[in-house]
Amino acid sequence: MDKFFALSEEKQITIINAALQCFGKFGYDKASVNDIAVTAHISKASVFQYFGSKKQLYTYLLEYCMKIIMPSFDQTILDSETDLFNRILVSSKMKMAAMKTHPFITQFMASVWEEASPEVNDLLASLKMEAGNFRNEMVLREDDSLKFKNPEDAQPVYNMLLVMAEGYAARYRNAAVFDFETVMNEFEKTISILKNNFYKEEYLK
Amino acid sequence: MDKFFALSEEKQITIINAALQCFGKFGYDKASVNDIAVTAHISKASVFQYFGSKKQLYTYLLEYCMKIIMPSFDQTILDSETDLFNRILVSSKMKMAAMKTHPFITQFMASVWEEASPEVNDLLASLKMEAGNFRNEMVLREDDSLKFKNPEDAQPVYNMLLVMAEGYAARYRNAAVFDFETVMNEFEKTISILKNNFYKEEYLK
DNA sequence: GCACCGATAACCGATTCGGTCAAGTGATTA
DNA sequence: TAATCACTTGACCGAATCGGTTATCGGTGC
Repeated sequence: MDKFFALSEEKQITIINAALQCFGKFGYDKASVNDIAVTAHISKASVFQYFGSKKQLYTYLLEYCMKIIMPSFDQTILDSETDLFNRILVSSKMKMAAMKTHPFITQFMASVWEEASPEVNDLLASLKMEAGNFRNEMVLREDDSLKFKNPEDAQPVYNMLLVMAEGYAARYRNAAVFDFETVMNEFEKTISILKNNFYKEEYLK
Repeated sequence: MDKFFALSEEKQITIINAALQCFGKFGYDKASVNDIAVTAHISKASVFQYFGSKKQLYTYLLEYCMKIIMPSFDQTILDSETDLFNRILVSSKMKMAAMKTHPFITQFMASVWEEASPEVNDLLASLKMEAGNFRNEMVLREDDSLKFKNPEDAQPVYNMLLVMAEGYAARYRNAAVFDFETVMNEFEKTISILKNNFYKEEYLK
């Protein structure tokens, strides 16, 4: 592994992204070391030189992603947002920012979730345990619904936004180019439209 | 191929679904004939017995899906719906109904779109041509926006629903079980909530 | 008992798999 | 310039798997 860290940061990232991309697209078994080497524009031998084995590479990628993802969700900022729509917006912005700087992590982590290869079961078993906690990154709070004209609309609207988030993610998962600014602006506009139509007058502006 | 059609319909469907599933998950190159045989609980030799070659099987699946999908979108019913939300609902119901009876076609056709294997380029080149027409299955019409309190909200709300549709599709694409009724009910409720909050009073009820 | 038939175990050559190793390259040192 | 060093990789390994073929096996009808 020290061989790998001796590389320039640019080359490291190229290789990491290639690996994330291949594992993300094909899964552990079907992604070959050769696929990764070709995508990264290096030789297959180098991959083994840097990481020792396919499994060690996969293990490193898991750690790498965790190290990137976990701090990018700033729970304290999230908690301090008192308004539901702002909270969703801030959460989305954090997620988008992470996707922008690390474009292949999203599809890789999604594939990890469906990974069924027995060769990496030991790695994923413990990891999937911890995941339960992470789901509750954001919740609908009691007093959120009070701002709605029909308080019972709060939950459905919240669910709607979650589904939309998945829709955006799916739409741009495999896109070659991805204009984050435009998407974020569109989402921001959508949020404000919802707010205007669902909130009581007194909570607008 | 006549060997295949001599099978019981049940067995035919099992094999077709296994093949759709594997090609859908892995793509043409990475899906092996053995994968398909194991999934279908038959021997690899039988697959060749029935379809001749891997490519012929893929070709048959393409034709099969086309024959299923095309008639299931009843454009005339869609055109006769004058209300935007009803049109979306009807369209979604048609899509859901197709997914219910042919659960693996969705992910297979999605994978066909991203298929890059040179071995089937000739098949897909012509097919991707025809696709342009099919996109325009439903549009926002001029007079739809007039029912909105703020007519300029119509386009964003429409876009929102399209994103949501993708979100639902992504969420249940790889799900083992999928309760269509529940999802459809949830979506129907969401639609009605949006209608209630965005339409002018006179268009409600 | 024998002919027929659908299914598959065993097999084919070719390719690809994860992984190794030694030769090649270019910069550093002396 | 000669020797050394760190790094990259083409060529290679045995094993597995690839798409595809064939010979055998267990029914079934006669």
